[in-house]
Amino acid sequence: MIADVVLPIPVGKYFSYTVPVEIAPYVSLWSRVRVPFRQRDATGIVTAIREGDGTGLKAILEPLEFFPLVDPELAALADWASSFYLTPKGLVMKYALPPLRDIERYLVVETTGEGPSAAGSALLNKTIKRLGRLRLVQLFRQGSISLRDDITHRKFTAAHPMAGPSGDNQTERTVFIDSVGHRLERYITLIGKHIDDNGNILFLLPDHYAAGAYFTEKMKAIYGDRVLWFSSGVPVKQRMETYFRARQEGGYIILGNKNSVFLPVHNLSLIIAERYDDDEYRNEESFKFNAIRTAIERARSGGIPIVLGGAACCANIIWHARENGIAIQCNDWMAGSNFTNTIKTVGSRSPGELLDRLCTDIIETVHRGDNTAVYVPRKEYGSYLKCYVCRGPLACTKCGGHFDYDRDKDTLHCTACDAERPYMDACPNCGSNMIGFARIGASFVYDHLSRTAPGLNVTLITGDSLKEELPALRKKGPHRTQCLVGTRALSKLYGYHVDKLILADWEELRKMSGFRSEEKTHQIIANLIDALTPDEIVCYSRSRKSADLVPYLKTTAFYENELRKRKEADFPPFTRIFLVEARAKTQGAADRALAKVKTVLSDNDLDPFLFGTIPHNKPPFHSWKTVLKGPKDLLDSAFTDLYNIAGVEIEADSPNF
DNA sequence: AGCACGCCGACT
DNA sequence: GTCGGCGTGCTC
Repeated sequence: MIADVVLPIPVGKYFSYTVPVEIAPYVSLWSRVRVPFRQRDATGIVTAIREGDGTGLKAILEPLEFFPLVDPELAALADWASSFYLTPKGLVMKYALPPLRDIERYLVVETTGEGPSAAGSALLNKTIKRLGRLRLVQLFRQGSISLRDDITHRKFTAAHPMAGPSGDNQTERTVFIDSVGHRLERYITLIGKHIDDNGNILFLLPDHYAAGAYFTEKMKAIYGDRVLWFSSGVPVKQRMETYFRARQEGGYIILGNKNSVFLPVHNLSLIIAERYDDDEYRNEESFKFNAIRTAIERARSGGIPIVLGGAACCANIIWHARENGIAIQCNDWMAGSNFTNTIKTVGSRSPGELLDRLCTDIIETVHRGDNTAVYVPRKEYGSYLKCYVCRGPLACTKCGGHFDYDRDKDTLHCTACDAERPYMDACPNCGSNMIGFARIGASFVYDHLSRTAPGLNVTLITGDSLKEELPALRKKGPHRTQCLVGTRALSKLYGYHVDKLILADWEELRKMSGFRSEEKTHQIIANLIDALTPDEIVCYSRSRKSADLVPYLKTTAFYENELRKRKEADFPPFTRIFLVEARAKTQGAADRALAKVKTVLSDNDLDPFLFGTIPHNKPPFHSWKTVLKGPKDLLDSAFTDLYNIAGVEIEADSPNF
């Protein structure tokens, strides 16, 4: 007997091993096995079992599982994900399954038979050491021992995955675009319906600490200890409790972020995905997938109701929903809100003027006793310094590159040649002191405010500072007048009401590169408004003629327009984009890897789908990204060959290129 | 990925 | 004259 095994390595093929007769009964499809690989052992997953004598093959060393932990539903989802995201199955499985040692750490062995050893229980790991794993697996299969987990105290047996209580699945398959208050109401109604039938609800959230904390609090207030978390943000024991309960019990709300889309859930009767447009649902490490797209597939293949909730639209998902018979409910919540009538735009001639007007406004607002949040598209201090006499960026005297300002060292730093010189209030070329930042960043606004109005209670919110600031913001409560300055991380402050939302230089968002820049602009603005529920919005513009914010607030019209443009240009979702990256430590090696990629693409007649090749050199590596545009199965035939080139990785549906 | 084999620079 | 850098190839 031969078993085909996939390993957690970025290689597109499987490896075959012979299966010794004594372990054959315990090796099944999708079970984990220990195999010799090179000089060492590796954990692999059996993806096929077939007949044959297997001369020249190595043998499987031992079965690792008492029964396969992967049920057919999870297996099918992993298969789908592997081919949809062009990731080797071994890497998908490594991501989808909890490490065996996390599971076994909490298992105890119980003797059930009348055998020679007296009834009792012992930690699984110790018993494995004493008797050997194979022996235990044999005893388990013949019924002499059983396993129990030490957290829920339930028997650990092969779960019987079942579809949840069949409700009115069709009407509950919805993309629901509305404010957070309405989404919460909707979620609660749905959860109530399913939980009463002992169904489990999988509730996907973009993170654990912000959106996660908000919804945990809301859910716990109603359902108490029926609320579980499964994600990398919680301690192992808590995560494993969720794992053990989810696979056997019912009536739980299982909250988690992107990895929980692969969690085996007994009686799964509803999937909710909050802020389905959030970038955090995209995994960027090794297995590059989108948890929302994967959740849609899980719901589709299992006939499970799914509700995708958010404040903004996402063209890709909207289109997908239409194709799959998922309803879209968008009531244009922003267009009808109070603040729409109060949107005010203040133009300026320079970043300096913008900053002055902005600060004056903030100080007045805070003194009036109103909460304010200032959104700035960039987090850095300011992106480059400009001389208004030379009419261009401050130029490096050595190489002519752009100078930017290093806040910590108080120096000018050349972005091209790394030269540094002490900061002076003058242009190095013409000596004029008419210099300033060509763009402003959140830190710059924050520092400027702290300096000009020392008494003001200002907090800087960026992706880095959010986690630290959150507890303090919660504690202070809504009564303390505050001013927040921050980047898009501000949109994570669910339920933090501000009276005035200031958008500083928001038009900068529209200059983002990539075909999704308009959509991202809409999403950032919508999510800011969703979290901060402003009564009033003021836009500060860097130029005199400023763009109109309103089209970004009319959600339905926005996505219809966006879809129309995408179709005309033949861009996603009407086609797929694949990035084939060839990476190496030296330029020469990267070039050679690229040449191999091109050969494989050419051999598979993919040249007509080539969109271009772009260099992507981030310091320790040199890399080339080859972009292909085409149907969803475009790379199926080239997949294995591409992954057999060292340093090659494929990313499907990349939102930025 | 991770590890071994293989060919070009600074050391006792 | 060697040690060791990383580029290349291969893993049942």
